[in-house]
Amino acid sequence: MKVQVSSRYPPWMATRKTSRDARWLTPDELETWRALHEMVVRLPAALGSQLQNDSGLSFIEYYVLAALSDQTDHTLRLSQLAALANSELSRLSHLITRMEKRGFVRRAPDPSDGRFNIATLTPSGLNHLVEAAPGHVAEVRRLIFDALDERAQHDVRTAARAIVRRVDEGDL
Amino acid sequence: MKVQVSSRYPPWMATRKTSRDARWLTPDELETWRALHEMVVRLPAALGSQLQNDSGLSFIEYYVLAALSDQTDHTLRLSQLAALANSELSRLSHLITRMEKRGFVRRAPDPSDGRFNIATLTPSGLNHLVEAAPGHVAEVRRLIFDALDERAQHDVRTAARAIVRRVDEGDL
DNA sequence: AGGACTGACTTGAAACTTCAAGTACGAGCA
DNA sequence: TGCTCGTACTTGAAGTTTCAAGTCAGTCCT
Repeated sequence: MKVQVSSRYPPWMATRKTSRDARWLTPDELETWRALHEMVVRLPAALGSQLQNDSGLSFIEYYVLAALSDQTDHTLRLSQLAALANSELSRLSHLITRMEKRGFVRRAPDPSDGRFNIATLTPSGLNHLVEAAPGHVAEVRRLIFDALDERAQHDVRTAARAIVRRVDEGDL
Repeated sequence: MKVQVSSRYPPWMATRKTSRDARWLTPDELETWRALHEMVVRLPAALGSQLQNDSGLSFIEYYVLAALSDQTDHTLRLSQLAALANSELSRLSHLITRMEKRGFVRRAPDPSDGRFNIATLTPSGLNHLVEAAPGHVAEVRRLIFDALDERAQHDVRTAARAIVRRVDEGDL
């Protein structure tokens, strides 16, 4: 049974609608925002649940392992990892603690500068990543690349970058 | 300081690369996926933090209030709310419990069918939403609509819908 | 009528994230 | 040399989400 959602302004919006800096969205923008919103919520949920079911890894855990495996020495500073995983440092620190307990990474102070801490991928962590990767990649392909032709893929990339640039401008 | 990430196949991928159903991503696809991934993580984080700072609401709480306010009787079944908020029922139930404590919604059994429960927006909840909306909408506009011209907006909408359709196909 | 069954929701515990301090190292400087 | 400062990280508590049962109302079947 379908729930009705309006594309018109709710009554309580009426008075704001014309005010200078609180411009409401046009019906067309609203539609776009709804589509984007749903994608932004459901795509990570779908990818995360494939990973969780098939490999016992969360989305972010997978990308932490992937980022480490990308380095020739399988090592990164926690702060670098946090940036690559789009995560805050505190969250990452807890996460590394848990992954350390599972034997996927090791933590050590950076020998060249004691302020930093580095995480290193263990063989077992690499192995787990290697097992998880094909299934994850297949899901990325199925959900994204099979759904979009080349032009659409290009458009999405450009748009995503434009939005991220705006987000970056926000937190100076 | 920039961390180097490769756009080539990691060594451990080599043997899988040509195998039938575990096709790795092309460098071009990888770039697109990275851009989309970052957007998908950071856009909700940015919107959520604006809402949290300015109105003490999380992203999902805002959209629960918004969905309720969209109904003429300011009422929805929990399962409908869960679907509209792209959330699982259990999460929504906990969330409604907390919002009930804050006085934003009320919970009651559906008089017409005791299996359902309905949530109703309180005046205080509506008021909170009305206060929060302009700031949130302004942020949506800044991050998305100011960043994309009309064609790009249209492309994004189409692509987002195509991806969501795929996600839907996944969980039959 | 009665019994199995389904779908909607609740609940509690465990896992995870966020928030607010706190600690520690090194840089810059008196 | 010792002081102050900033940055990187850790930690614990509080808040939130997920997971696995459990409850309960109506439906279907006999």
